Amino acid sequence: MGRRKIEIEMVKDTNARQVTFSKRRNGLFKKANELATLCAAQIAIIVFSPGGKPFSFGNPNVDAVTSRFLNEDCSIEVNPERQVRVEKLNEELTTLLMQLHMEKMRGKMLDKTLKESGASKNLLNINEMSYDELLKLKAKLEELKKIVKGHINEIEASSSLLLLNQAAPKKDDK
Amino acid sequence: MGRRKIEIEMVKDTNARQVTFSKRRNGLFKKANELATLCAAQIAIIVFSPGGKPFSFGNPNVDAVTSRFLNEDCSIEVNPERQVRVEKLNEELTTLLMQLHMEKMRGKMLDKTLKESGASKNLLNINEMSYDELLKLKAKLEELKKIVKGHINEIEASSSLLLLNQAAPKKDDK
DNA sequence: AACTATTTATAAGA
DNA sequence: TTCTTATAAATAGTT
Repeated sequence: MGRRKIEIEMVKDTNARQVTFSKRRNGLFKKANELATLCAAQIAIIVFSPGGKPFSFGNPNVDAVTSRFLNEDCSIEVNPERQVRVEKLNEELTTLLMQLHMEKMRGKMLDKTLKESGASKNLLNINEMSYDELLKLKAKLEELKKIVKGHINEIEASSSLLLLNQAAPKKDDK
Repeated sequence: MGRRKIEIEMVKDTNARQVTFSKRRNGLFKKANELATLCAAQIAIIVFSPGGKPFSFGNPNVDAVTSRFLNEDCSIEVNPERQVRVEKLNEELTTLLMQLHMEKMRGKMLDKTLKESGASKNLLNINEMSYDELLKLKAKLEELKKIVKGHINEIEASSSLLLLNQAAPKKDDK
């Protein structure tokens, strides 16, 4: 993103970190504003700087968005359905982990194949075969990604935020 | 930003607006994740799509940040144990998504490499190797399965209990 | 705070 | 929807 590409890992130098924070916070808020304007979307952002200082952005404002989020959350029925959701999520996670591992193994195998193929000269259109397999795997990963993403939103929106509701009972005087 | 410069004003076409929203929401969340990682900053984002559907991003998670923000006004404390559990679950999900993304990228690169090498020459008897690798893979999967099961059970137990715990005292309907 | 060389995000198009 | 591609925008390192 600039003169050089950087790894996305914590900037160690305190001063540089503060500079990066300021620049990127501005960029983030600008993007948020564009999103809100372009899409008529409500949005709230809360950030704590490395120094612990809070910054926020909100359209129309932070409270309106968070309240709406909380209220929707509270209106969801609380019953065993939730438990089922979590169990399903965990099933997905299991599958996902398996798939991930398989994908990694396949990657290793492909690496090996590629290396050794340089030395030998033989038959078999393993290329197409592998390619085909890769396409299928890729499709599966896409699918899983969607499922998991959906679950994350669900969990965040409905489950976790119950904590917040407990933390701020004042807003829940219905 | 892209093929053309656009004015930052509401996109009128409903369909285009939805597409723009999805793309930019992803971009925004990515930027937020980078900010959090680079600067060791806590951040929470809540967005409502033009269709009114809620999406959120949080590092370490939405409610931790929002609570912290709210607590600056009203010093109410959240049960730390519960918070930690939810954070851990969320961490798992985030990590998995990241890994997925990385593996997907890797898959793409392998696709390309395979295509290129296929154009230049034929390959190796992959069959024996594949069989051998498959056996190893199977063993590894068995191993992984055990690990994951233990892990999942842990998450499931804590999150389910968490949800049930919260469900109970909330039972006095509004 | 400004300045750029680069990288990244993304609007259109397929 | 997802992928590509041409271009606009963001930003890392510098001044």
